[in-house]
Amino acid sequence: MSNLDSLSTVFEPELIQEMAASGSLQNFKEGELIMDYGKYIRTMPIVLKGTVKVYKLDDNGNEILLYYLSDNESCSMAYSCCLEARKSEVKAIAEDDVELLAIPHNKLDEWLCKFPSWKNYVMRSFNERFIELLKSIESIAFHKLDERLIAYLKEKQRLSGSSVIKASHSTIADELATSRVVISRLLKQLENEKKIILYRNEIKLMSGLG
Amino acid sequence: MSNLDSLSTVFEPELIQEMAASGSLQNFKEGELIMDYGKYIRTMPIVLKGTVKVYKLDDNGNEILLYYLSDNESCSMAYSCCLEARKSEVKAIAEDDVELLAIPHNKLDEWLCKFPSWKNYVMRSFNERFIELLKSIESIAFHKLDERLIAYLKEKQRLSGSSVIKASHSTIADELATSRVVISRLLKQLENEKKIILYRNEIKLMSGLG
DNA sequence: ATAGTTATGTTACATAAGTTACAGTGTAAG
DNA sequence: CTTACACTGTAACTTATGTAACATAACTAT
Repeated sequence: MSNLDSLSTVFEPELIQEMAASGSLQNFKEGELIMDYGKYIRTMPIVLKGTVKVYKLDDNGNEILLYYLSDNESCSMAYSCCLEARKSEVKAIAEDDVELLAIPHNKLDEWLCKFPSWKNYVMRSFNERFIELLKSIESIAFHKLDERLIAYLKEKQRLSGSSVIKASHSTIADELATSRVVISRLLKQLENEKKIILYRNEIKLMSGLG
Repeated sequence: MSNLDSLSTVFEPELIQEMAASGSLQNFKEGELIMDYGKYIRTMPIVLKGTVKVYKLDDNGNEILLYYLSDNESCSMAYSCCLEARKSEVKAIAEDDVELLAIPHNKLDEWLCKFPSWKNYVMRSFNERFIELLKSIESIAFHKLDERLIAYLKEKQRLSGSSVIKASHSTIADELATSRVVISRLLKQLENEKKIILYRNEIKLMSGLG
């Protein structure tokens, strides 16, 4: 299964064989819902292509973006959830066209002892997610919205490889858990500082952004 | 080793035997530093007695309280850190007198395949820490300081079992990543609402807190 | 082209939170 | 006792962010 080629840098050939045999390839189009709050998780996804946005919802219906998953990354929360047949605390949406490999839960356990590379991968994933969550906390707790907005734009740039961000102000507002007016205000300010140029549904990042 | 009795509800006897053999019991007095930023982690701690506070530091020297660890709980970040000989991203301080069992890193791996109860414990720990971090994010992102302060006081009450919280305003301010004046203001407001009574270094929680 | 919808710009105002400054009060040490 | 220090109370002010209301521009479908 040629789509699994990119995994060969991470896992030994026998494991990739097993993955091809028991995992299932899934495709999602841009904007499609991959995982929703409260759903039971029965497989652990590994992102092969594209980018996945992971959100958290609170009791009052507010949503906030936690982190992105891209090539060869995986959501460890899915892992521990599906080992215990727990419901999802998060929502996942395809940022662009996404291909992922879904590993059935019974294999997760089995491979843990059988393949050291799998165990290492899982542990590294846990650690990466922890670090991402810590970064989220740091960002929300210690940085003001203008700094968070700049970080957000740069992250989008990094993931897409393009310095033109395609997003509306209200989408950005949702992902940063604030209101559209506030984002428009801050973006206009950044434009006045020549750090970005605003178009409809597009934001061009200039070198001055930092 | 009688101190390990409380673990018998979680682990099978043979594992507890191994724990007693290879783990080391450590004691910390109230306020003592258990783990600091940037230190290498070589053992995974399981809290047997007392409560541990876990903090995160950001680039600008700001600290924020992430969560508490109490009986039989463990910091999964330590786990994934020490599997990869990574430096600590967090700091841990003894909230009161603490006894913990430190498991050397080489055993972590070994037990994972050997003892199902250990694997389940580790996975459950990962999940609990994720949920705690998500709660932190929710709290910081969506709740105003007065609500967070109330939640903080109630958590202290739950952990200590007493409705009299021993803490100065500036300690609380540090743990919620704000300033002393702000906390004093909010506490005074809660006192006016008859929800608490303020003393020097002590706060008495009334039933009206909710 | 027209109407409806979505995106953006902008003003005015409300509120939460951060900041500075200072006074008073309890506690500990000498 | 008195000196020093940590803790608390409060006032005045600034700033960041949230909210409501409205205008205009751009895009979509008929």
